[in-house]
Amino acid sequence: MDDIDRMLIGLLQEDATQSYAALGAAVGLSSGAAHERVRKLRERGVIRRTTVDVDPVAVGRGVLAYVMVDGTTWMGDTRQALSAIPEIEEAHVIAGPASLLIKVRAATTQDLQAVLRRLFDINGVTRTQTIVALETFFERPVHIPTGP
Amino acid sequence: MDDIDRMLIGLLQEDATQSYAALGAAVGLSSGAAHERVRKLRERGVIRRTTVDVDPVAVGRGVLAYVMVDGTTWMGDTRQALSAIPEIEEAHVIAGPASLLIKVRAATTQDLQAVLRRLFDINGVTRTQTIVALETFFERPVHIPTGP
DNA sequence: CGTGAAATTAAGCCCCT
DNA sequence: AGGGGCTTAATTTCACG
Repeated sequence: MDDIDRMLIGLLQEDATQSYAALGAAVGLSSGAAHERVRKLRERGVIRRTTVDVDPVAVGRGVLAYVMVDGTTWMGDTRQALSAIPEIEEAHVIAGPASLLIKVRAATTQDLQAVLRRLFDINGVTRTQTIVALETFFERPVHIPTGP
Repeated sequence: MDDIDRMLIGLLQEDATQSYAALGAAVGLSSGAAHERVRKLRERGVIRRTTVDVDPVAVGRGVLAYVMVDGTTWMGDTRQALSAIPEIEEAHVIAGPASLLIKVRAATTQDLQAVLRRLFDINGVTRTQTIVALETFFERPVHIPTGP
């Protein structure tokens, strides 16, 4: 994992449709060498997958909220219970004023309310605090640090 | 934007490297028709870009935190000031117990501390509350609702 | 559907150890 | 000597009009 690998990752984050020839030219390598490096980055799991970035509003998920969830003991299947709610995009165990933090994208505020109700159906959940996003300044990929 | 479009988006989210022939086969269309639909989805901005999903730990961003930022009046350049901090992955204006919510990925807790210091250098910032993620259950793309 | 570009694999070279 | 990484080149697949 050297600087060239990091550059390749950065370039792919910006546009994963470009050819290996273009990638190679950008980092001073041949098409074949660039291809091989990217293949290894995928193999090692540094690059998890190639995907598309979708506009949430265009697919009917215009309401963004973060919900802090308080609870007692989590059952082993808490993760699955959260995962089963499609509006939940992220779920983290946190240190701080609650037990879990989840990111929710809902169609409407009514849909958000439905998600909150489903949360209370999960065993152990006692309270939720919801933070609604009014405006998103930016959402961007993980920044790749440059240097040794 | 019909169910086939939504299916195509879902398939591309899972794996954007597959061929249009494979995409077409999965939704019951010819390669050319699938290609044309995806082209239009890109054109309309439903698909914003094709990118790679990177393991944060592998690129030296193993510490995840959310920071709620309190402040007085935001200067017009608050967005730029936040954007200039590479560790910040998201920034939202929120309704709730603070003014802004930002998502931070740092190399170490010391790096996180450095980010917090930089936040206080932004004009108007009066207080921060940091929530550190101990474990991430999942982080996944926007779910595409099926049906009309 | 054909044409041309790009992915992918293979073969050989160089450098560094 | 050996191995990793590069270039070049050949083959096949796919994008795209």
